Amino acid sequence: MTAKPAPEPQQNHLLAALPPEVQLRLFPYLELVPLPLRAVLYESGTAMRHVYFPTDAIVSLQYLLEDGGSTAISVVGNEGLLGITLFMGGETTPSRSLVQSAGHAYRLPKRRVKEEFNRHGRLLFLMLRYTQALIWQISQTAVCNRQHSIDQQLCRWLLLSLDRLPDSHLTMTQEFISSMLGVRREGVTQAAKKLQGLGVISYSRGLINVIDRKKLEDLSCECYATVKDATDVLLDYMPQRQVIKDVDAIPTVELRVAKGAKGSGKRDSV
Amino acid sequence: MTAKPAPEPQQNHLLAALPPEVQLRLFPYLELVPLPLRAVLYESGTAMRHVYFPTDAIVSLQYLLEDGGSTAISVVGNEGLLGITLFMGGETTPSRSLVQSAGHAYRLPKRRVKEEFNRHGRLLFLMLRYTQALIWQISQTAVCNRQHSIDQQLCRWLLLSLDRLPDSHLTMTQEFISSMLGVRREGVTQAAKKLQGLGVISYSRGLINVIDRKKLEDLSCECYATVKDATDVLLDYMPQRQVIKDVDAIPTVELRVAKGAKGSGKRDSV
DNA sequence: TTGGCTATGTTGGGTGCCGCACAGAGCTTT
DNA sequence: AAAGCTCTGTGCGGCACCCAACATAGCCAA
Repeated sequence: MTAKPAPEPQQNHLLAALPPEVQLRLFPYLELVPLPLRAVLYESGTAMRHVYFPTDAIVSLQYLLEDGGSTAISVVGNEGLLGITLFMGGETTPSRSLVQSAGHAYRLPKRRVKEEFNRHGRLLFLMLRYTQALIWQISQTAVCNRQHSIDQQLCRWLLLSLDRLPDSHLTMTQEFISSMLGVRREGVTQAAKKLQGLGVISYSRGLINVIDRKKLEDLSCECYATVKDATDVLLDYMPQRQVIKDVDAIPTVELRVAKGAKGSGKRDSV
Repeated sequence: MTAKPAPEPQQNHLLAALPPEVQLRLFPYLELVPLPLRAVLYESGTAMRHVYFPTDAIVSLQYLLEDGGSTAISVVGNEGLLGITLFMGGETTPSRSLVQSAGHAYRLPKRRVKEEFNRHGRLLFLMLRYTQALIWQISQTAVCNRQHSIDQQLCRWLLLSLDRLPDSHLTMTQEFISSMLGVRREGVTQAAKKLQGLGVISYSRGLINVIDRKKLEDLSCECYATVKDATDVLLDYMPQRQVIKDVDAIPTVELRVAKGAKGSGKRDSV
């Protein structure tokens, strides 16, 4: 392997979407931190001191129960940020932020977040919109947990991770996946074996290789596509189709909803 | 029954928590709307034109799936508001707002919400904090859906509704509850019968009377109490205990975190 | 090579929930 | 009173998933 260059802040979509003057103001305060596998950014219930913008890491929000059970409620990569409570209010979250794929993040101290919040500028706009996307994902997870099979949910999970990685190699054991989906490891084994039998993935000892992404999408429940589409719309800063006439609507905040940027369309999916 | 007086805006906790000058500015634009049982405030995916502040109604956020399945992801009463996407960004939500207990709400037109948002004042602060509480509730629902039995979830659901009602009489059929929990009606029948056998509730044809609230709480999973505690902390505008030294933390926005109001402690739970 | 560790595969039995089909029971309408 | 509707109760077969226990297979270290 060649030595990798240090990641740029712009690898995070939110940071990249900031106007140049905001970048100039903020970037000096960004601190690059490595996020090793299994690192915990915040333990649930503890105070947060930074907002994290992943560049090439994937972090899961994992909700822990008193009896030791756990379930992941969302996945965050370079499309988002961690630590929304720092600008939403409250100071803690119910969930634990667990690094599921090693990499890096830039982090911004609480104080700077607060300052930017009070400026009421583009970063606030972006953070709120991302939060909206996050709510969407968590909601969909709630429904998915109720309605869909382990097989489907495994597909969804793999796709969520895949979208946030540069290649199609996932580093996670079945044991780990089971703790994310909140099911037994044996259940994941069964589901994974099916997928391997169908030629969709191959895996061995914590390394999963996705061979046929298309088929994976077909086997997944609607939850993956729904969230992806919604997130794309929200984070491409495009108004929803059916209310396009209401473009001038909400957070006016420096609003210049990108009509021109419309051609960019949906983000490439991996 | 005596004729009920029209509800006051202050019956909604968020509106009540606004400083007098903000109330003076906003209340003229509030419109009282009756919310009959089963009314739909927003269909999923449609544009919103108002933010709703319930006074004595209960509204559920119900998530619909392509195959007709559905699951409720949260319950909103006079502690909250509906239409968070109007200030978060985006314009639509994935969920449908369904009136689960008839009553009223005050609503504020999109334009006024936007104005208040740009003022960056107390209402924004409150709306964001409530959103944070909502995220907590949705997250807990996601975990609960995965981990807990129908029996436990029925208890949780009844308690969530109870907290938002003036008395202990719920108007909802088992059929309705099943569509909220995303389970079969028969499953609810079984669970409800158990509760009735234990003397916790009595019911008949869409009328449920909670006899022993304490026992209901005991039979519920932790999810109810967790969310309630978190919401109380968030919406009483008190910092979390363990980070009390960081009071000056976040949304400075007119921040005057109620150290003095500390004595009020937790909100009475019905 | 041997043993230890981690990851995956397999089993057998149990259960919670589903799907369906239908039966009774309480209001309402005429 | 009879019909009609809504709400609730019940029984049966089936399956997905759980629980516990154990078997194998790849990797590593001594």
